Amino acid sequence: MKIYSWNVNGLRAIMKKNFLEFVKEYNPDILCIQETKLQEKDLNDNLKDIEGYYSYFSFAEKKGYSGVATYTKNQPISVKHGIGIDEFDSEGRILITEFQEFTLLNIYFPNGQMNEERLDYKMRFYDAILDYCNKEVSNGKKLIICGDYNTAHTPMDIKNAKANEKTSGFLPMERAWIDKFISNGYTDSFRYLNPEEVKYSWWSYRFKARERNTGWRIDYHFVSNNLLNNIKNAEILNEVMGSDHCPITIEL
DNA sequence: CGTAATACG
Repeated sequence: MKIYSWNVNGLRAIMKKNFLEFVKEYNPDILCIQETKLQEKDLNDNLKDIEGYYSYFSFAEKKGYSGVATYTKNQPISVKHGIGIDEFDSEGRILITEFQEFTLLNIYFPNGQMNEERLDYKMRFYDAILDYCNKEVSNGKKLIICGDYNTAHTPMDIKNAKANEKTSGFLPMERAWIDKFISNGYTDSFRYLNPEEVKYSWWSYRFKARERNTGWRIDYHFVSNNLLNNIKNAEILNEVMGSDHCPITIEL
């Protein structure tokens, strides 16, 4: 079972590029998409009905903004569009699909670069997700929490660590939350399987960042530790183009 | 620089 996660930076844009070819070639069992940048009124059969998949969407109230989608071959037992807290659910960042073997949280965590308020929102969003996950785990659930976390964890996960110490996405406070997440019993699957590998999942569109590989690893499949023994593989697909992020995978 | 709307990442 392979679960993919990809911030596509506009689902309509990537549909005009290589999205359907990507799905066909890589054949994910589940595909979690972030930054769909669409609202319910923008949905059409082309976006909803990829052959062989059920699809689910969360939408932001703001047009052309945020939004996540989950495409899955197997029908989920349940689907939730948030964590039950309006300020965190209204931006269409969360989609929770429950399956027999695990519950999958597809999340587009907030970007904190705009201003202090958004950074504060991001940090509170982080804590709300941790609370939600801890409750689920205490109820016996096994979790996969994937998506765009908008934070590189350690200096290994970013090309220019020193230059970005005061940039949201690599702030001590943001990195400390990932430490806290880990100490609460969750594991970064890619780093668990590849402790030494330097690989990134996002590059700015500016300054030829991708060709120079001035990247950040900000997309993750975390799992609750009660799933750790089930992880077979985790990869970052740097070769896939089409967005400022590349897809990442976990195999169970 | 890129997406989708004229803001946001």
